[in-house]
Amino acid sequence: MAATSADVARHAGLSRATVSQVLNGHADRFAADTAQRVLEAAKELGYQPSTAGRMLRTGTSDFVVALVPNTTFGGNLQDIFDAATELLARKGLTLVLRLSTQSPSSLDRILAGMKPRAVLSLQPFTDAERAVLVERDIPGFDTAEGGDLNDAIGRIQAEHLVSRGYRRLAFAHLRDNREDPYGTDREVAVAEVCSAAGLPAPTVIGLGIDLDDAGAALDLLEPGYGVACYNDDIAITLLTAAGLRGWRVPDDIGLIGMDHTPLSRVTNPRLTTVGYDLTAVAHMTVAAALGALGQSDVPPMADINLRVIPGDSA
Amino acid sequence: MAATSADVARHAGLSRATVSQVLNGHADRFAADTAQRVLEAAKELGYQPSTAGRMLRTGTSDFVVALVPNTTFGGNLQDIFDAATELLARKGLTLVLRLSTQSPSSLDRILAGMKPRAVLSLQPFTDAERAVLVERDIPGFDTAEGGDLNDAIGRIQAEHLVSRGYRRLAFAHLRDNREDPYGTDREVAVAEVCSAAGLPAPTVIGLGIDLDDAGAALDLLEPGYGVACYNDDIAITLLTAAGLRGWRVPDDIGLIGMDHTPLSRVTNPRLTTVGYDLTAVAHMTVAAALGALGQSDVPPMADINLRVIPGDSA
DNA sequence: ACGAGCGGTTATCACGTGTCAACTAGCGAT
DNA sequence: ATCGCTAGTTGACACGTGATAACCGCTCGT
Repeated sequence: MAATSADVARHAGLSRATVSQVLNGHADRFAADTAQRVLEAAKELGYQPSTAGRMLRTGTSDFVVALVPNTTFGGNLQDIFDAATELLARKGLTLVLRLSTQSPSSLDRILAGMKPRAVLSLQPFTDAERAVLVERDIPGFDTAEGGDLNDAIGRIQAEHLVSRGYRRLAFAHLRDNREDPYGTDREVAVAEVCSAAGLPAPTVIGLGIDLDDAGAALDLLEPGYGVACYNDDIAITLLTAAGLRGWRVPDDIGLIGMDHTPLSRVTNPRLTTVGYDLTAVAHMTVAAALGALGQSDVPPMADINLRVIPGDSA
Repeated sequence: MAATSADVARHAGLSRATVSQVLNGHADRFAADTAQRVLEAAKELGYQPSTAGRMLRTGTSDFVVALVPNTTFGGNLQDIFDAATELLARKGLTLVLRLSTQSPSSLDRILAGMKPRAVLSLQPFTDAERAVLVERDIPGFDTAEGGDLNDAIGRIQAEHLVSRGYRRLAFAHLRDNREDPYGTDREVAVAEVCSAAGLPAPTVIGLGIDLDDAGAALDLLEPGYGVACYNDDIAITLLTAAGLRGWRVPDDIGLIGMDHTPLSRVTNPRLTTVGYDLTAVAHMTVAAALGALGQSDVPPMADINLRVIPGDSA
C-alpha cells in the first residue's frame, strides 16, 4: 500500500499536521530543519497524497478534463493532447480525456465525480456545457479567443488563393452529423479578404465526405474558382470530384485544405494546405488554463507558425 | 452543493446507515416500505454518492480508464469509445480516456490517483503496462483475444483478392514512428490463405503515408499483384503511387484497405475495403470487462459483421 | 412467563486529508 | 518573579462513505 501522510510523520518524528502544512506551501511557518526533515521523509517513502482524501477535504482534485472534439480524431489532435499531458504533469496536474459528444448531463456526471480543477476544450463550449461549468463553479477554457486563430486560418487560405490569381473565391464547410465549430469564423475571414481585395463575396458551399455531395457543391461553382476548405478531407473530396468532372486542378479550380494531414501529401496533384505547430497550440491552451489557475509562471507564449504548405492544387 | 447520504436519511426520516445499505444492494435486510422510502428520497434529492467519499472508503472508484492507441486511427476509434461510454454509464461506471503513449510511470500515476475499477485498451498491453496493473491489482482488458479478429481481417482481405483472380498477394504494413500492433496477425492470416489456395507466400512490404515510401514498396512488386493493406490510408497512398507509375487499378494491381474510412469512399477509383460494426467491437470489449467485474448480466455477444465493402480497386 | 431467536434499524468506526485554534517553550520586558 | 509575546508545533475536527457490531422490540417455543 502507498504511504500516507501519517507514515511520513512517524518516519520524520513529527506530527501529521506538520507534514501536511509543510507539503502544502506553508513551510515558512516551521523551522528550516523541520521542513527539511519532512521533505526527506516524504521523498524516502515516495509519499503521494491520496487524491481521494484530498478531494474529500478540499472539494477539488488535481485532474484536468479535456474535451475531445468529435471531429475526426486524427494524429494531429492526438499530438496536441500528448503535449498538454506532459505540460500539466509538470505542474502536478493530471490530464484525462473525454469525448465531447455526450449530453451535458454526462459532462455533469464527470464534474460531480472527479471534481476537476479545470476543463479544457479545443472547441467553443456549448451554452449547455458552459451552464454546467458555472453551476459547478469549475473554470473552463475553450478556444474562444482562438477565434483569432480561426480568423488567421481563413485569412491565410484566402490570401494564398488571391495571390495565385483566383478572382472568385468559395468557402467549403463540413456538413456532417457532427458539428462544424470553426467554420463560421474562417468563412468570415475569407469574406473579409475578398472585400479587401475588391473581389465579390465568397460563395459558400457545404458537403460531407461524399462524392455526390461534392458534385452538388461543384454545381454551384464554375471553372476559375479558388476554394478554401474547412479541412484536408473536404479538400480531398473536392479534388476527386473535380477530377471526375474533368476539371483540371489547379487550372480550372484551386483547392487549399487545412491541417496538413498525412494524406494531403499523397494525393495527385499534391494538396496545397495550411499547417501549424501543434505543440504550440497545446502550449497556448494549457498556458491559459495554468495562468488562470494561479500558477504564476506561465510558460512563454509559443509561435503557432501558421503557414501555407505548398502543393499543386492551388 | 450536492445532496449527501445524510440529507437523504433526514429527508426519509431514517438513519444514514439505512440509506447506505439500501442503496448498496442490501435492500433485502429492510422492510419493503423502508427501502421504498429511501429510494424515493434519493430520487427526489437527486442523490449522487460522492466519489471522493466512496473512493476513500472502498479504495476504488467507479471510473474505467481506456487507453487510446497512438496509431493513426480514423474517426472510427471515436465511435467505439462513444459506444463504450454509453454502455458503461448504464452500469454506473464512467469512462475516461487516456493516451497510451506516455511512459508506464505516467500510467502508474493515473492508477494511483483515480483508482479505476478497470483499464481497457484496444491494443495489447506492453509488458511494462501489464506490470503496473498487477502491481496495483487493477484488472486490465486488452484485445489479446482480438487476435482472432485480426486473423479474420487478414483472412477476409486475402480471400477477396484470391476470389478476384489475383495469383500473387502482398501485405502492406504501416511503417511509422508509431507502433503497428495488429499487422503481424493479419500478415500471418494472409499467408495462411495463400498457402491454402496453393499460391506462393505473400510478399511483405512496409511504408509510411508517403509517396516515396510507396514507390519503393511498389518496386518490390510487379503488375498482377493483389495487396492487402493495413488500413485505408496505406491503401490510398499505394493507390496514388500506382497511378503515378502508370499502373492501372484494379487491372495491374489490386488494393484492398481496412476500416471503411470516409475518405475511402471518395478516391478514384473507389477503394475496396473492409468494414465492421464498430459498436459491436465496443460491446465486446466492454462486455469482457463487465463480465470479469462481477456484473452478472453480460450483454449478449454482438456480431462484428466483418465484411468486404465493394469498391473498384480490387 | 421467560429466555431464545430474529427481523429491522442504528451508532460507531475507519479511510486520508487540510485547516485552525490551541498549546508549549523560550525569552525579553516590567 | 511574573507577565506577555512570539515562533514552532500539535490535537482535534470535518469532509462523505461502507461495513460491522450492537441494539431494540416483537414473537414463538417450552
